[in-house]
Amino acid sequence: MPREVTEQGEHERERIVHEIQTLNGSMEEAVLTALLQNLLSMDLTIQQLKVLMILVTTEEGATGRSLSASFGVSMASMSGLLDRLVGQGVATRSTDPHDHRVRRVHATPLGTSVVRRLAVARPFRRDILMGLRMEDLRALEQGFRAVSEQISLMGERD
Amino acid sequence: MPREVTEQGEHERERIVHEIQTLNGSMEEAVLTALLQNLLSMDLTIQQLKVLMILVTTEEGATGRSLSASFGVSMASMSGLLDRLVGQGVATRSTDPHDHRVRRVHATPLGTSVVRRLAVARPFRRDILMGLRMEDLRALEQGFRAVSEQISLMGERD
DNA sequence: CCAATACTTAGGGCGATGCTAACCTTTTTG
DNA sequence: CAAAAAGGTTAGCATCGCCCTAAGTATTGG
Repeated sequence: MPREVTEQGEHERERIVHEIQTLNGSMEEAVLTALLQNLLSMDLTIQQLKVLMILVTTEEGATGRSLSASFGVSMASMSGLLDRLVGQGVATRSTDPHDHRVRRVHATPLGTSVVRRLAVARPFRRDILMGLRMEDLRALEQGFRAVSEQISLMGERD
Repeated sequence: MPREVTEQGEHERERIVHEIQTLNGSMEEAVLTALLQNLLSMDLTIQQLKVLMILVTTEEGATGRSLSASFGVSMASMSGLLDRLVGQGVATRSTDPHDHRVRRVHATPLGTSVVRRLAVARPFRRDILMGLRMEDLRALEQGFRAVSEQISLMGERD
């Protein structure tokens, strides 16, 4: 690859990346408003939300031991917190088939939906997308597909 | 515009919109993980976060009266809550120049950044964008620009 | 000047979170 | 197989944030 072309390409890339991030930032207010609406309608404490988010992303079910360890609190505290999550209908406890001392804690469908509402990138709502010109829509699809692939390539680290 | 072309276009549109939303959804786990990281590093209660989000989006500074009204709590409660926000360095109080009874409450730069970190649509991070092929990057830019315009057209309702 | 307004402070109730200690059940180990 | 270890729950207690009412202070406006 000729050097000149590469350098020129990198300049162009920098410009576009910057542009996309600026655009992304300008959508922020809409995103913030939606996030606020979701938070306002929720009745969970921050700690409960944190634990619930872990439950949602833990397919096999988290254990009380692992949760208390990763949050740096006693088993007793975590037990009480889980009681409250179960009481609100966003989590369930079941006995681990391989070790009857262990309880596996899962998010319920309700719990999953509560958390997902917070996480979805909201600018790309159906009604907004439906209003786009076809060529813009196709371009967006191509871009999304590429970002999606890139994320799986990169192992999703932060 | 010929009817046949329109109908065909609408089918295509439906397909692409659905595809984009699916892709968007599949990025959800990465989004959730990032959101969780941000929440974990924060030390605000849900109520404090809600109020802080309002402060961040209120350019002129909110008043205690308006905040207590919109949250349905007494002035006294809001006063205490604001004390805690100020104590954490995420908000400031100043006297309204036009009415010395009124305090204008603003988010500090720290408070703004705390909230913004929660709201930014996280899949479009610089490192991910920098790894895309130029044609995908250009397509994404076009799509973003279109969505951004569409959002301002539509008044950002949810 | 006096009522209304904006806010703060004081005192008290309630719920969530945290702890330790004691206990039960199940698994592992010597 | 008995004893130790491990996972979890319960009880009792402390702390903190949030919420209230009541009683202030300061400022505004009729």
